Amino acid sequence: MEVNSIKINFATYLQVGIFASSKPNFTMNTAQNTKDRIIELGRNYMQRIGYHSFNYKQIALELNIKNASIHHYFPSKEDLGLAVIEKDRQDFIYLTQKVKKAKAMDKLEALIASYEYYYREGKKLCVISTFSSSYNEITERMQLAASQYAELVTAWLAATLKEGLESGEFSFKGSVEDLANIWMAMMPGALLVGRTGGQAAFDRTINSLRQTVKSS
Amino acid sequence: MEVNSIKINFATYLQVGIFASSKPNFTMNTAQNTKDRIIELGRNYMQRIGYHSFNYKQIALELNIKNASIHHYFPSKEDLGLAVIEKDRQDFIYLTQKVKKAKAMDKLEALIASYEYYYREGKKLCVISTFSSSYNEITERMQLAASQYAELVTAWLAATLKEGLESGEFSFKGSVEDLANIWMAMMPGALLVGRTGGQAAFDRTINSLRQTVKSS
DNA sequence: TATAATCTACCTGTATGTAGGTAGTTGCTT
DNA sequence: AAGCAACTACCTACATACAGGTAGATTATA
Repeated sequence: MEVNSIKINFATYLQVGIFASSKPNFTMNTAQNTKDRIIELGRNYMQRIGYHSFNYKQIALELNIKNASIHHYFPSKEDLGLAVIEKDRQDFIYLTQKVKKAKAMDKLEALIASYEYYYREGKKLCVISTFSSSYNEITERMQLAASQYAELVTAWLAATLKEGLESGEFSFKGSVEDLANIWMAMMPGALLVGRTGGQAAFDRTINSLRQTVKSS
Repeated sequence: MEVNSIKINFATYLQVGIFASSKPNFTMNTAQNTKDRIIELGRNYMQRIGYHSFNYKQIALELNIKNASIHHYFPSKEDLGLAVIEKDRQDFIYLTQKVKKAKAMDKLEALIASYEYYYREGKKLCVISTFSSSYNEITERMQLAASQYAELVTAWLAATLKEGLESGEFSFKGSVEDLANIWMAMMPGALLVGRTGGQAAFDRTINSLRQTVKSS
């Protein structure tokens, strides 16, 4: 009993350590149980090394559980892939709620901050581009989930751009939809460019992106 | 003797078929021997499904040779990866030579044409973004080769943008280097966006990219 | 005691890579 | 020009490693 309670406390301590070094994408880390922790670590690995290069063993080692235990929560890898996409989508929705009353530029900056975080924390890709990169070799359900999530972000971007345009905060030529597309392409593109070109290339690209809403 | 000559003719016939269905990236297909054909098919697969998902067996089947024969030409997968990057770099150089005397916009259109070809032929990524996607799980030599190749393209873009700006063909704000960075991010970004968003999303992104050199 | 969480111990498939061999060609030497 | 060496382009067969996944037992918890 005592041994067990010590074990549990130590595990809890470890979890805190894990959380501290693997911050969430958009929001505070809410992983408390093993299942959430698996999703969190899975997302991390997928963004770093891709859906296919990631494997259960890596997570099992970090959580001090066995491979088979992960299958208990996620019978197939696809299940975990879908859970990661869904978690990221929820976190994105949470972010948009949090900045609902902020200025349009601050909304965009909140999204940019996520991407800057991705880059700094191990040159990660965002979840959408992670699955886009592997698009031709993932199941249809994952393709669909990724596409729907991408559409959600695109719609939010368009709405935010429209808002800033109508309030006079932004000024740009071309349609709101076109600029939303540019952001959708350039944000993951900046992460890719940052991988080969380093921090400076990443920063320049993000700064150029910011300029697109300022009388361009 | 006769049997052999028939065999050879049949093999030659097959090769023609293979070439017809796997066009090159920037230039005419020059693959004549097995080694070049392996590079060509390898590049194709890598752009479609990524460096790690691609495997020797797929090529072996298509070329009607055995797995081990590919190791004869490329002892390790890294060797083939490096050969693919180098081949693509050479093809890019060939493309730039071909359009050396063209107008700046035509130069950019030549590059765009490659990307439209990638998208239409199986939603491929470009070689640089293929290796960027797997950047954290490829060898240092491949990282370096990809980075150097990316730098080459960036420099060519900057030179071309400068050329068009000075001739009055283009008009844009911001520095030539910044716009080169935008192109470097948006072209692969368009391919990623096209995977989740389909042809329309890809086309819109590419069209937006074209607008960046026209009084933006 | 029922259920959840986790374990041990497997199986299957497959990818990279190696060892060693063969048939045919090219090139060198006398 | 004959004969041998060396090379090219493959082959068969195997070694190694590891990933995804399953079955059934065990332990902890409500």
